[in-house]
Amino acid sequence: MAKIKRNRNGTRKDVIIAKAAKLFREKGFSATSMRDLAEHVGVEAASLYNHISSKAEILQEICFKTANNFMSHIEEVDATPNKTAIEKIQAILRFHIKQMLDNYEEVYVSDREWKHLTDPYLSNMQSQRRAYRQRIASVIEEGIRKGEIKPIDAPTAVLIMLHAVSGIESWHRSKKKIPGELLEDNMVQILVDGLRKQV
Amino acid sequence: MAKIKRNRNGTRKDVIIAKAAKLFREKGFSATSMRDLAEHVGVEAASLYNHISSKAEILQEICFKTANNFMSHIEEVDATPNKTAIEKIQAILRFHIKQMLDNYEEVYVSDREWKHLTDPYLSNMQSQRRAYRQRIASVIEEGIRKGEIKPIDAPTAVLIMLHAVSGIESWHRSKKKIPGELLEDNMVQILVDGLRKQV
DNA sequence: AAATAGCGCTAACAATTGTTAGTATTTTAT
DNA sequence: ATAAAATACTAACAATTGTTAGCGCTATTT
Repeated sequence: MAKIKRNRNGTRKDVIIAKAAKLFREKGFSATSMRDLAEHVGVEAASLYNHISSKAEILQEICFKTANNFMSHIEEVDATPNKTAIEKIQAILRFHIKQMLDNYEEVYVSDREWKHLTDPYLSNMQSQRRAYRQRIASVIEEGIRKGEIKPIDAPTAVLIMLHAVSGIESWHRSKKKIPGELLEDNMVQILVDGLRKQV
Repeated sequence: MAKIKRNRNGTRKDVIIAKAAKLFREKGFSATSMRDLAEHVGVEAASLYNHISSKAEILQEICFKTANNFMSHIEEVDATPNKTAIEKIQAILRFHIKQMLDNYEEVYVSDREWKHLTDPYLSNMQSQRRAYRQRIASVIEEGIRKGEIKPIDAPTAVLIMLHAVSGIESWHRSKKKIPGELLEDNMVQILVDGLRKQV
């Protein structure tokens, strides 16, 4: 069998991970076998192990790459001066939506399949997710204090935001897609107008 | 080993399905083995087959019971006269939240694991889910026509609503839970105020 | 009391799982 | 051209998978 074709700027490991992300999204981590993955990569199962050390490692790479991605972004947003809480929330929301549109497979997988990580990665991911939600909640609470946002329960608002965005998977599968920008505007409008205090 | 203890008004099959729902939620359908399930039921794996015919059947029962539950409710809501679109949306939302709180395991599982159904159940479930979303979208479009709801993309709104509600899983796991009613009010407020036209 | 049905057990099955060892082949570096 | 490094292959492994067969105990019905 021929070698794994790698694109420019990408290792063969990257190819494997990308294919794995697609399969993990479609069938779930547990229901995806290494022989399954190998077939889609165009190689025998054993050959995969020249590039990765285990099935678990693939999930780890997907999850932590994505998590770090989101974490760096929120740190950046939070550090930007002269931004209202509403603006910060909008920036976070738009980033989530954009990530979901651009890196669909990996974002989706890391959101739904991280439970199949094993310790110590599992605990690590759990606290990373907790910390991330906490940061958003803090922005919302800041907005409430400043009178920009209605006095609602901040964790509930975070929960709604994050899960609403993850719903883009349905949109992705939908036949009659609306354009990406329109989707983004609609989501931000619906969610943020629910947050904004009505004066 | 002793027999499976069944509660009043419940068959032994019901006990198995309830335990399975819990495990399917925690570990996913594929990652849950029949021996795993048997252990939690307090019986050997083979004994399960005196009550169910296959692992697949368990998932089918969970998914279709839940789906029918939601479908009957929306039909009921839709048939109620003298209800504004906003009121209908609120009723649907509150029902979802209540179901999520009362039948957590089964609702969660049927939402996240239905992909592991096999045909013909898979196709059946797919069209049932599509039909359900379509009904909600129709209510929203009705609301838009009547001027109750902002002119947003109805499928997007449905997507946000349904996924926001499914986020209650996070709440379920949360240490510092706010009371169920408060959660419900917060969610409905945030989501519906985002929908309601500002006059 | 006898017959029947319900339900548990052990043992086993074929298939599939992730992974390793050892070897051959192809690419890269010298 | 030769040596070295990558990377593919085949074959096999032990463990786990869902499920069935067959047997025996126990509760229910006759």
